[in-house]
Amino acid sequence: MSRGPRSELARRSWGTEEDGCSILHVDMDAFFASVELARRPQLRGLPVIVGGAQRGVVLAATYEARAFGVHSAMPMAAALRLCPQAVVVPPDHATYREVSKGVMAVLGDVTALVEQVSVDEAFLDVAGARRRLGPPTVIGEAIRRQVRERFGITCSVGIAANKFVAKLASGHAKPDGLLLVPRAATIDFLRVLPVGALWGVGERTEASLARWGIRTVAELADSDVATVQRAVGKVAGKHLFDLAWGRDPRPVEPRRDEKSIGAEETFVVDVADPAVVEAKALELADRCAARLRERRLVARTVSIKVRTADFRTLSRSRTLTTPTDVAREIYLAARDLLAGVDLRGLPVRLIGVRAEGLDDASAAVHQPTLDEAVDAPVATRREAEKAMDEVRAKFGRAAIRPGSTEPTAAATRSTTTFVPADLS
DNA sequence: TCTGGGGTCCTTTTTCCC
DNA sequence: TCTGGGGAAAAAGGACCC
Repeated sequence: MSRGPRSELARRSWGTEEDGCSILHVDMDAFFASVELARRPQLRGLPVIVGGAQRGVVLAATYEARAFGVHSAMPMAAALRLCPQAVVVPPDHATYREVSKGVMAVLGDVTALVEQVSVDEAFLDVAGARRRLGPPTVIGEAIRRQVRERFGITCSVGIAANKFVAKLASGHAKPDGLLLVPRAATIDFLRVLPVGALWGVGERTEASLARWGIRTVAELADSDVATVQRAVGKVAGKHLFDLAWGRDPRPVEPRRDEKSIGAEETFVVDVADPAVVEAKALELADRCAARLRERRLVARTVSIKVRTADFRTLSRSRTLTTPTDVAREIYLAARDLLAGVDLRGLPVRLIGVRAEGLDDASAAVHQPTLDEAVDAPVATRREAEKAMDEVRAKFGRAAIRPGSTEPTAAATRSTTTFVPADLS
């Protein structure tokens, strides 16, 4: 699932000197597609695409599908035009999370210094595991073997002196390979790459740099910092310049605190009825709040995201007087924010709700507000919602949901009474 | 061609307070 | 009372990643 231009020039051996190369980047090959193939071997050898059927994009594609030009993030309709015979499989995120957990456990047996970057990739710092397990390349091959044997999927491993180069190395090792970039070869390895290979350089930044005549990492490295900064901004400019010279001091960080928790959804057809959008906002607020409680966090700020039919995206946010993990509080803020958005008469394509400014729930002190005189006390709401958490834990997510998101009443009700759905 | 859902981080603008 | 500047925090938007 990794993005980014690779260069055939970089896809070769860069030497065998492992000293000073303790960072591993482990990246699953076409992860979602590989998991589907592992449980449905009859699909092996076929072009398989994992993704949503309606208004979806490609989440993962097997290498057979990629041969037709299909790649991730491509609209499904475009992918099927390129490869009409592709087998389309809907995503099963719960299973991917399970497999991911298993793979991360394998990595955890190597070292405690594992930083999971996403569902399908992680960095390891194996400096301390060397005496016990051998040099990094031996560790990397052991990881690849175990992942293959235990889960029936392949992964690629990049080994280098720092995270950024290790990540590029794994990209060049794909699929099903391992690439070591010795410390001394770092700069030569980087110079042959297009700037788009650098972390943080997407379509826009690439275009900005091109206007200054910078198209390759070598050209970037040979410019002066000030020029790069004029092209892409002060902070990003310095950062890119350092990367071009192979400098990346970021350590492998095993646990990073979450900064926000959100949920968003694209409607199957654009929605003009505000009541339907509000009902969806309630459902999303409910999902956010449940996840906050699960992690014992409270949020200080609520933000919404609205995408209109013309694909314009607007956001609004509000900081609450009291941090919360209660769906109703989040929903009320979201509803207010929603009311303040000028949609220019366009229907809504997507609505999202996000909780930001997270803090430990135990550290938060509840300050009663004026609203509580007329509304149910926040503490009571929290108890009610916690009770729902328990019902869901026993009977599944669908067992209970906020009143106004009942399918049959979606457009008409705006209460937030929580009613049990069918428990049978 | 028609663009998901989960996030992080940065920049610019606005607001608020001293 | 008016004006202004500076700085912090909040809000909005956007680029980017997988």
